[in-house]
Amino acid sequence: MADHLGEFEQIVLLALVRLGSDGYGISVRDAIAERTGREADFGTVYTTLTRLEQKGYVSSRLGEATPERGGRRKKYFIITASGRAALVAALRALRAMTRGLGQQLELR
Amino acid sequence: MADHLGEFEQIVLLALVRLGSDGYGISVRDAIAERTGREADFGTVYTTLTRLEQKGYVSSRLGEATPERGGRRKKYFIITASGRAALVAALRALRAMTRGLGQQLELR
DNA sequence: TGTCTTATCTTCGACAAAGTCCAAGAAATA
DNA sequence: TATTTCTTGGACTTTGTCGAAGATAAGACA
Repeated sequence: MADHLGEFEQIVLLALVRLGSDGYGISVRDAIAERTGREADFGTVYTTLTRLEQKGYVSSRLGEATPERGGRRKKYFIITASGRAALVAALRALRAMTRGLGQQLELR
Repeated sequence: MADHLGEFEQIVLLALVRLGSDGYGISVRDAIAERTGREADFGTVYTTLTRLEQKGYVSSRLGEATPERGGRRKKYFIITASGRAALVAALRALRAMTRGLGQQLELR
């Protein structure tokens, strides 16, 4: 068990934190596109979400009947406590490696 | 071609930036362990370094005869311009996703 | 000097986990 | 039934992991 989050897994988890109670396939994809410019395929997002759920890092529930025009019911995801812990650990590791390199990398 | 850096690839690249002209298999592994506590297997580090080189994100040169006790010659790696660009892009994406979530995630 | 030993460091191969796509399918409203 | 919205599945590529073997150089010493 590697126990490490992949690069995209981190991004998806961050999107969920940001979306709060409104995280589902499409909104996650859009949040990522909006913030990073990365236009992930829907399949990629769902696959990742499903795998995160299998690892216990997110949990899901089915939404109610659609409010607007029609379409299938949404599947909402939220990050779990252990998902949050794994995310923080990953971000901290990156941060530890980056510390002091700001100038050199011109991150801003 | 995905063109994205994996999670560990980012860490290895950051280690190289940090190590400057003294980056080789062992020093990379140690720098990561020291900063993040993650004790990667040597094989893992070399595999990653080799793949990064194939993608043109790092370049290597063989070191001179050993200065101290003996042993095989070191293979030094440095990050290339495109490696640096890819690294910065990855870090920026993460940063964009993280922005404003500091409190909530308690990153410090 | 020519081996043997020992300390360093790297390569290989095989497999597990994560990332990517595309096409199909389900479910709700009008 | 047509249309819109959202999710699933399967197939395949790329990354991550590990263990063990293989080079290579210096030191010891007969």
